[in-house]
Amino acid sequence: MATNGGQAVILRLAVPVPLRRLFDYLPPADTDPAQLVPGQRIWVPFGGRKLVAVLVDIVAESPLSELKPALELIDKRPLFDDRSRAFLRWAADYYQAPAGELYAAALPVALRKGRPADHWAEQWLQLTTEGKGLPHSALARAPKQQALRQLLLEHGRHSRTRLKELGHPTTATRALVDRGLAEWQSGPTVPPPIPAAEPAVPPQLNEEQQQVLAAVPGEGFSASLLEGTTGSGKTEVYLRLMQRALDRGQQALLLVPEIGLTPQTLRRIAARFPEHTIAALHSGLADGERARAWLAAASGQADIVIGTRSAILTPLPRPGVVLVDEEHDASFKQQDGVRYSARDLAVVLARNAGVPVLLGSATPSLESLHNALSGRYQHLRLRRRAGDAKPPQIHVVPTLGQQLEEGFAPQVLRHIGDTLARGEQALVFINRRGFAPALTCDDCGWLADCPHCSSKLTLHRRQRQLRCHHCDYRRPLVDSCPQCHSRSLSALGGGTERSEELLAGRFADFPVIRVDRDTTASKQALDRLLAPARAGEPCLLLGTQMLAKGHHLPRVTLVVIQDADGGLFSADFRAPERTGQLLEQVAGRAGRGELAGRVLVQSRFPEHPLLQLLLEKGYGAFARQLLRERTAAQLPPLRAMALVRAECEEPRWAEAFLEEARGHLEAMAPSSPQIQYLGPVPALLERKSGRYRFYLQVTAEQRGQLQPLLARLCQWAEGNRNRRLRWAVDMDAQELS
DNA sequence: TGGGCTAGTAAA
DNA sequence: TTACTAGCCCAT
Repeated sequence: MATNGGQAVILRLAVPVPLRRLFDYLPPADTDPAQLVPGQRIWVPFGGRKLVAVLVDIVAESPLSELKPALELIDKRPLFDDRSRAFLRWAADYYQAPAGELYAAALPVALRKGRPADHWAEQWLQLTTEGKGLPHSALARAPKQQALRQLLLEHGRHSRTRLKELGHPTTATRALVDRGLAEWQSGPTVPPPIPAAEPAVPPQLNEEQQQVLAAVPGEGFSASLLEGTTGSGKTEVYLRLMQRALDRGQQALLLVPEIGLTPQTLRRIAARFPEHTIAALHSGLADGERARAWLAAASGQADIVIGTRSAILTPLPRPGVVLVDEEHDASFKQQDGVRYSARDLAVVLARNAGVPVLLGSATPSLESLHNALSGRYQHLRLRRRAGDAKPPQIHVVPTLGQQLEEGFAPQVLRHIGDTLARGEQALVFINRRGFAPALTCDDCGWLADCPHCSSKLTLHRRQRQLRCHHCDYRRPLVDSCPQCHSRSLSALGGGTERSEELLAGRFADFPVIRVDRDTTASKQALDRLLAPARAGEPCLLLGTQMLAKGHHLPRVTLVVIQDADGGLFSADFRAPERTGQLLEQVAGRAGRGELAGRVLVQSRFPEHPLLQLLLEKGYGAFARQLLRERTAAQLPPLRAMALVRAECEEPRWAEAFLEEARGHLEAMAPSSPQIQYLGPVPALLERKSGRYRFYLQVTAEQRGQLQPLLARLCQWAEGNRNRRLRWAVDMDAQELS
């Protein structure tokens, strides 16, 4: 048995399997126990397999008598420091997730597969003692070498990547190395380079921005919500807070929504901090690039870390500030696997590290707004638009009883035409892609529905296909009814493709640019599509919510929302909140430059009180009203909520499982004002990909009351023997669908 | 008799 | 989750 100072050495490991426990192993046969440090990866035999586990603890005793030895230590230095491991353990407990799965989620794919970290080690050039001591005149006849030596003398070692960026010829480096004046050394990983940009000078802050910055304490934990109108300069506040952390030699972490991490954003930040190393973590990276960015962040080599949801799980050795942009965005909540909220974890991380966290949005989530209004978070506001931009005028266009043309009221089309004629740009928002959301037979009433989901197939006319947007089932378009063979089929409702057809015909003199998932297969495609709009040419943009987020298009003066009603009558209690956020974000696209903006909102129910409130008083008043309604209905964020989900091809099994789960929960904590149960009820999309889905809703006055209950429930559920049935606990669930 | 299937169980 | 085993059916 391996010992260290006479004590047995037993490794407690997080193994990537869906089991909520840790596993004990003996150290690998040929490994000196002194080399073992928590946070390292290690190969282990597991069942008949070989897996990459993470060492979380070294203990002297195990409840098991027979332990297998681990196979091989992968890392010399730990990838996860103490704070990161404590954070991941907290998250695993809070979200009822297996520790192994959380570590797997935290690691980039290449490292998850066991690739050694030094595979991405960077070569660093540094002067030798001889090189440092050289008299200045020695390289007089080799100016390139002289310049290189001067750089290394003044700023220390440089990575190969950076030297290339700075334009030092490889001949000069080779010459210095050959003369023994400099040497290459293997060192920390460097992130993939960010596209270069001209260094930018920070703009003047307006008074509001200065007040906001003054209100965020420089050190110690503090949580703030920054509620700032579109175009009010939130990004500048983020940049200043990043600067503060960098000035102290700390790292800045910025979380952005999935579609928010555009090359523009990166370039803007790179332009602002040319002296600092930036690691960008997002899904667009190849495995190797992602590993490099992650290692640069985790080693402390990167000063700035920008990333989407999973970036919150990256260990940072010296965090200084945590920023969450568009904090209301749904992409911060993972919808499968470990169902964590990166926004909520950002606050936990900041608290653990004792640093400030700032959540920013023009349309804050009700969760954050509640925390701000109740004093848990500091509430900061930016009400003025930067520069001279004025808030857009908003008009409702009632559509009931109107003669519509493919879903557009005549005066709306007239306004679009006028806008284009003036040489300005118009943006039409339609939250549905494809040609039409349903296809039906006029003679027998047949509807094309998905064979795997409880949903209708969407007609994509260009591709001559019927597609399910929930499971991606596709079939060729039929020209006659499969039931009665009638050739009279109608497309019901409209989507982006249908509107594009109408608008392209109507405004043939102008480019009509459709932006949705079907036209933007890649990130570059979006940039390419938007190029004419950025250039300022008159054009008509139409698309889904992809158009709503973040793009700065100063020549857009008219925004049309084709149908505002969608989210007002949904069974999901969060639907009005999401609709309000979306409408406000879309409307915010109007009039961002010097030109005044106008927003036309088509609705069948112009009298709807929530819609009225949103359009007349804005999102702030709307959200506060929703919060009052949530209070009255005892719904989140006033109560903590978790869902126990189950899905199965056989609906009765899923329902029975949840009935039993409810029984167990009620035996531990009977229904009371503190703990309440609802269900099992079918999910809003009851059948998806061939499985029937149900959930059981548990709410509590305090989130802490849920944890012990759910932990016991998971213990019971892990004993579930039905392999066809899938179950999950979704803490702070965001979707009832 | 053995190949191929399913259901059940263990994983340190 | 994966990997294995025991038990079963049925074709050879």
